[in-house]
Amino acid sequence: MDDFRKKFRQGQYKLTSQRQIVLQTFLDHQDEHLSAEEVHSILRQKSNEIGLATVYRTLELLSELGVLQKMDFGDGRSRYEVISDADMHQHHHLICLTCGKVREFEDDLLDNLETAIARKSNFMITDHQLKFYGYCQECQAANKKL
Amino acid sequence: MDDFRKKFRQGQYKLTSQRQIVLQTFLDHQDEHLSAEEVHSILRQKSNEIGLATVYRTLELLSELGVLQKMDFGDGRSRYEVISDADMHQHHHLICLTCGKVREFEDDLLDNLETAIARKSNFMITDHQLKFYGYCQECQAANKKL
DNA sequence: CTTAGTGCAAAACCTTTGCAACTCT
DNA sequence: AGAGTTGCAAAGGTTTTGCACTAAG
Repeated sequence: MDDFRKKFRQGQYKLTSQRQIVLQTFLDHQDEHLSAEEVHSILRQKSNEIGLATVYRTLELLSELGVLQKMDFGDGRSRYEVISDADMHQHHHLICLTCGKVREFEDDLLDNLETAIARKSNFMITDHQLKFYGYCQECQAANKKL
Repeated sequence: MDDFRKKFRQGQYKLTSQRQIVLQTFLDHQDEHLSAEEVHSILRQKSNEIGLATVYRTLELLSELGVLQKMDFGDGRSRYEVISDADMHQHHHLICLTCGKVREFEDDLLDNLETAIARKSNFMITDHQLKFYGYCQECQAANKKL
C-alpha cells in the first residue's frame, strides 16, 4: 500500500480518495477476481459513492502501474486481481465450465518452459497466463445425481 | 470437412450454405484467429452475403460441435480457430503487447502438469489454454531505434 | 493556482434476441 | 410439410469518451 503511494508520486498521478478505496477493495477481497461492476457495487453498499466510469479508469491505471492484473474468464467482462510480489509469476486458474467458479492453484513449473520458449522464438516474454477448463468437484457430483 | 458434415447430420442441424462458407473461411485462414466481424467482412468482400447475426450464431454452434475453439486475446472481442486433430491439446500463443500480433508455438509439456493438477484439485480438467505475453522481435527492434 | 481526476450522460462497441420470411431434409 | 435457419432491426451489456466541475499537489 505504501509501495503503491510511491508509485503514484513517481508518475504525475494524484492519489485521490477514489483510487485508494478501489485498491482497498481489492485488498479486502484478495482471491475474488472482481469486475468493474462488482467493485462499483461493493463501494456503493459501503456508501462510498464513486462513478462507474471512474472505476473503469482506475482499474486501467492500476493495471498499467502493475498493481492489478487484468484477466478474462470468458464471462463477457474483464476481471482483476492484485499482483502480490509472492505469487507474481506462479499461480493459475481452474475454471469450471458448469458453474463458472474460478479456483487458483500454485505452480512454478512454467518458468523453465518460459525461458526455453523465449529463446526459441525470439520473443521477450514478460508474463504468462495459464487456464484450465473443466468441472469442479461440486458440479461433477451434481451431475452424477441426474 | 466431411467429418464436419457427419457431425451435422448426427445433431438435428442443417447444413446450410452459410455454415459451410463460415467454416471454409477458417480453413482458408488457418492461423489467423478470426473474429466474427472479420469473418463477416471477408465474406462480404467475396460477395458472399451473410448476416452478422448468423456469423455469431454459426461461430457458437461450431464451438459447441468442437470444430472451432473460442479464445480471447484481450482485444475486446472473441476470436476463433479451427481445432485440428493434430494440435488439439498442444499449441499455445505468444501475444505481443505492442503490436497485438499473435504467434503460435507447439508444446506438449503441459499434459503431465494437467493430470497432476487434476489429481491434486479434484477438478476434472478437459482443456487448457496457455498464453505468453511479451514483445515480438519486430517490436523489440523498433523500440531500440527510438 | 495549475493540472489532473471525477461524474454524468451520451456514445461506441460487441453480442444476443424476437420475429417474419425462408430453406434444407 | 415441418423443423431448423436466416436477416434485419432492436435490445442488451460492457467499456469509453466529452465536458463542465472539483480536488490534489
